[in-house]
Amino acid sequence: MGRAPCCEKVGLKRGRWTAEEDERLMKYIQHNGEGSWRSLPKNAGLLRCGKSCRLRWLNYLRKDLKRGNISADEENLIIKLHNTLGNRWSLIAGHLPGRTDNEIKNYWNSHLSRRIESFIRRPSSSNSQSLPIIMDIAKLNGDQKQKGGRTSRATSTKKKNKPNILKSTRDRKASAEKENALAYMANQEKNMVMSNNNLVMSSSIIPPMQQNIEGEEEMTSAIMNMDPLSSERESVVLCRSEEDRERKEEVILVLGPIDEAAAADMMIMSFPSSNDANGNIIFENGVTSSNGLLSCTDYTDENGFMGFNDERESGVNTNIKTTTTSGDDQVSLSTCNGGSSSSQNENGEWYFTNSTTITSSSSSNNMTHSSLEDELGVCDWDNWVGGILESNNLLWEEFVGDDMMLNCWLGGENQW
DNA sequence: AAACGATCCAACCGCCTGAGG
DNA sequence: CCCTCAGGCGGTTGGATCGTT
Repeated sequence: MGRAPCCEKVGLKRGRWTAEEDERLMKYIQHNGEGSWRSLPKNAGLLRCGKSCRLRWLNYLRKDLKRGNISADEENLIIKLHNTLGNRWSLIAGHLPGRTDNEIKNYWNSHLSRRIESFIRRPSSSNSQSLPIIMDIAKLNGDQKQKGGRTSRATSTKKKNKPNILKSTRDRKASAEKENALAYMANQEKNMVMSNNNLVMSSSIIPPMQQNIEGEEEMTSAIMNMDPLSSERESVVLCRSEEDRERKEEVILVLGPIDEAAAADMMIMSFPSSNDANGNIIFENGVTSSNGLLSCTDYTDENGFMGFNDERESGVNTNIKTTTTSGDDQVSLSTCNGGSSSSQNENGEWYFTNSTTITSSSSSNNMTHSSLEDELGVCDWDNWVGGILESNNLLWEEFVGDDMMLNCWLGGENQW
């Protein structure tokens, strides 16, 4: 039997709060303070559930709430924090004075998740094919004429061809059929060269265009350039879970078009892929660059083991080349050299540190970073950050600098 | 102007945790 | 140790909004 409800709900009002209710609640809390939510409605003369009163106060009536749109700085911070903390909205909100967890959650779901997920997408199918694929990502992502419907407030004055991913269950269902059709079209047109984004994909394991009608985050586009220096290696594998790891032969890091905001970013990913005979973790790495095009490779070699015991001082060395292009023209060639090593603190927690150098042929903006970590494993946003491995659960390593990001994570338990 | 339908946000819901008896 | 309760959290959704046709 479930818990009793927090209050007797019969006869209680629901839905939007009126100005009069707001005033009653505010006056009551001003005189009596917060807390005792269960008894508050009765004492304040409100026909509301205590929980509802609490929510209304915390999310709307509090004096210290910040009004207005999320600023660019706040947005950047949300993205960075989400990378580190995941969907722990209250924790994220704690870093943004005046913003509520609900507000941030909504903002993430309606604005940011799409931007982020348009950057990294993965296919649903295990089938592979070796045909080069050239396709029009812009078309896939809704560059066609919109058939009615409201344009996002946030994006109405910005780019409109964002993919519909990570929506609510309801919204996903509503658009699954449409996206499925688009994916089918893409499959039919895979050998066409389209304008705008002339994305040339060549890989031995480009997956077919398939769409899951259930509307999970699915691939509607794919791009993969194998690093010619790593032709014998597997393609980049995005391991978000044990399941992905098991499927790594088929899971490819898929990168879609990137909007203006994301175009400033370069993302480097490093993640554990498998164990060697000694149980050491083999890391794989990938680089995604921006401007709509990128190339990726993974790298593991005899040094690419992350040890947890005596191997702690070994590390991961990466040499990743990424080509960034804009439109038809190649504009830069970057080389990323990275290293990673681990250590243990007195509590037995594992710390990981990283260093990476990005060298770009297109500018003198060569950057070198080395890792830093605070006691919480939370980012110093201007530097590399080491994450903490706890109980074989989750590791996040993250760097967000001027234009780079590195994420490193382990999946669920019992992987190692 | 009306209809459509995508989008968004306030509010709700269920679950979890910790405190206290 | 068990139960109840309050508070808190993250996921979900109802319905208002508003751009497009």
